[in-house]
Amino acid sequence: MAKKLTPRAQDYSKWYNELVVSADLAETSAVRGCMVIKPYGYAIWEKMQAELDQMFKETGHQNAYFPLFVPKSLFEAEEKNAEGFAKECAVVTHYRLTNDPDQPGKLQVDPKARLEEELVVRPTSEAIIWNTYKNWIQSYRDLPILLNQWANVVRWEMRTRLFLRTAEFLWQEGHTAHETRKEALAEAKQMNQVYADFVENFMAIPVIQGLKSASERFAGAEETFCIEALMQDGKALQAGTSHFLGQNFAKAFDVKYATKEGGLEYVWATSWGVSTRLMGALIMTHSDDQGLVLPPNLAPIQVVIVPIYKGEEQYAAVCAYAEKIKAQLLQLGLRVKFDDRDNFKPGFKFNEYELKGVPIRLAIGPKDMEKNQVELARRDTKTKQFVEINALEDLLPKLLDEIQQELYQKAKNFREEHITEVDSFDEFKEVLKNKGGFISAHWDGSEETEQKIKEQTKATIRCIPLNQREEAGACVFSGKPSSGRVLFAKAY
RNA sequence: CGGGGUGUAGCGUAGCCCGGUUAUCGCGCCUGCUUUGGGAGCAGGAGGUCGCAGGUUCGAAUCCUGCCACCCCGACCA
Repeated sequence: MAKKLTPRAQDYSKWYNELVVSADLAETSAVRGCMVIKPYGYAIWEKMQAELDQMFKETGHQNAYFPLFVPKSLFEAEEKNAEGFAKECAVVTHYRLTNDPDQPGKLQVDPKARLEEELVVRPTSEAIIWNTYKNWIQSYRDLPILLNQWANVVRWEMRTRLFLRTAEFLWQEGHTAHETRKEALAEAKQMNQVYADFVENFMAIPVIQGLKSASERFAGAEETFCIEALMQDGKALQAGTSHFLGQNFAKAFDVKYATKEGGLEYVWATSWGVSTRLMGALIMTHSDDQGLVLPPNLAPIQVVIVPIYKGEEQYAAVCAYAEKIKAQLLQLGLRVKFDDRDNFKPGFKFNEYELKGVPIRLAIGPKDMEKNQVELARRDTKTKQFVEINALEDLLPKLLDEIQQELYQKAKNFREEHITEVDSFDEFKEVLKNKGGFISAHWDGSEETEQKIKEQTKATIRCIPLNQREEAGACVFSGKPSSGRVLFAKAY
């Protein structure tokens, strides 16, 4: 049930967790590091899925599904990928339980039921998919393969956090195979652009598109494109990645195709994914101390109608009136809820829907009925106004659109205010400590420098922006020459 | 895995240092009445292996030992 939030800026983590729980999105599960996504939270995820899925289809992709289990021998085939994920793999070693002879009523893992080969629970599906693609690809006529899978994956992280880093999470992973390097690279860039469009237009979260530095790159990729978002507490969040895998997986799984000219070539690959982590981004970007703030595109309920009345007679009259308005708004394609529960007072409901981030609230009482009006309240600005019933049909769609735009603009303004150019390491540390956000600074391109900065400040290179300006400068740490600025930040 | 902290009703907690009636309070839940334009009021009621196991003691939520779980900070990561 809704409870008052007591957020404090310095206690952001608590604010976030309370927000998630009290807005009824998700809760910690009895299973270590896992989460239960509640219906209201899942409805948001479904909206995201639907939109993304459509965008994937529009760019020529199809959905498919591959197994949850990856035989260890397949998993280890691409060395770098295996090495990168080895430390966080859940592994199935047995296939049966049996009664425990020492403890009646208890079960034990049957020692006789050990698998000959262990099965890795997928932390990502490149291995199992490329092992399958091997059988699907013989000729250039079989290419490209443009597939996406909606799935759950498991990464046994040491520390977990609702939505941002759970042991099991939901995501989509695209896996494509192409004839040429150029084509695959274009695909990786394209999908990063799709992600950027989705997150900005649909979730109202501004992102910076960029390239990962070598050390932050996906294990097994030649190049990792990413979208980076900035949260309200000044920390960055990687919101999605798209990888150009080169021929690494094709070579590991021996996937070659006959070219038109009669040659035999390794296939070029990409993979790309976004996860339920995006919901964490949503919460941390828009929400305030009163609770969740949802962009209208994602809100499971866009408009909630709260009746106000005294006694049964008024209740019946207001309900009839409200139902009519609800029907009208449903006709417009809006997601509307009329909350006719009689066991909660209006004030309680107001707070509840604010906590849940419903963009628009309409309150209707006897006084409004007399005047043919409703009281309209905006969740994002907390402003109220009276609106003629007849004007609702025109107003609401426009207003929802306006809220969507304004949420984006507000987040973008915040983001712009929190990109700071610095030219000395002292300044770097000062900004990081007192202001947070992205720091735009020159970097000499070496992993060593990157590592030292990380050790001393906990800030990492979030990305090398795709729109990086050419600008001669000196590395903020080593003083060595640099040709452009990269973005540093503390990250989730 | 290192450092710190916490486990008491569905949730949040007091009590623990200094052992002693029937384990505190709030929220929520149930029943009834009154309420309903910003988180309702009153009355009555239900709900507990005090994380688990052992030990000390006439007596343990309280002291001791071991274990488990969770949270925070590191290392790791989307």
